[in-house]
Amino acid sequence: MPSPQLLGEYSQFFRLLSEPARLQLLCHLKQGPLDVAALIEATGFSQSHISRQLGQLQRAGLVRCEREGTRTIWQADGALVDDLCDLVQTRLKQRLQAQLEQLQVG
Amino acid sequence: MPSPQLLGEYSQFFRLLSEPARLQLLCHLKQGPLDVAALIEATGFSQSHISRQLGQLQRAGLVRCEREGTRTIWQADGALVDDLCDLVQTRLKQRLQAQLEQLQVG
DNA sequence: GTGCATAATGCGCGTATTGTCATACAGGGA
DNA sequence: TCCCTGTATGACAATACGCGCATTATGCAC
Repeated sequence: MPSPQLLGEYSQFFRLLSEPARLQLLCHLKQGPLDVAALIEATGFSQSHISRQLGQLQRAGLVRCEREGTRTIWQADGALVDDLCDLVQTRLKQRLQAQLEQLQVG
Repeated sequence: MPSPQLLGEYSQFFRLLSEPARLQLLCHLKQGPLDVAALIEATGFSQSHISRQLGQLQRAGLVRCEREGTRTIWQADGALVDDLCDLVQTRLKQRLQAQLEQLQVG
């Protein structure tokens, strides 16, 4: 059994990934560094919303930024999210496969 | 870029794990099958709370149950959560390590 | 200094979620 | 049958969070 603190850390981490907007931002940044304007263009979210979500991701160390004049260039930091998503995708596939087989048997 | 639907699936999955109570239940069930009374004993949560959280985990296929008379025996279904937590733990360690080094350098 | 761009933050509203109380439901024994 | 135990669910208050609008801070050019 992990300690309560560790469980808390895990849950905070997973909560960050529980928001489609944040996942989407992460996926775009995975392709390469972008500034906020480009993220607005890519996602359609408001400027303030994007800024806040990036702030949360930054505090967790999932993205980092670098100022270039008035612009802020953001980029993903590490491949963890990809690994997590791969695991979940594998799981979803298994689950659907199982449901499919059950339908064919029943 | 994953499709919006896939992002939605991912985020739903991560949201399940973003609640310490649910993670805790999963960790207890990892040790072996338990009934609700045992989970109340182990966690101190209310009966209705536990029942709801288990329901959510069940719909996602993370736990399954089996009735034995009036009791319901629950057990974890698959090792996915362990893998996810391992990844996050590795990440947390790296992050703390990096912060530590930065303190020593600065 | 002013003015213009970009990004971050205060505030508020609406929605979603947690957690509890009370109730309903299912199964076994007298 | 009625009662008792164990579990699931409806209703509700409290809270957390997403999201946008308006404002403020920051940096560059003049």
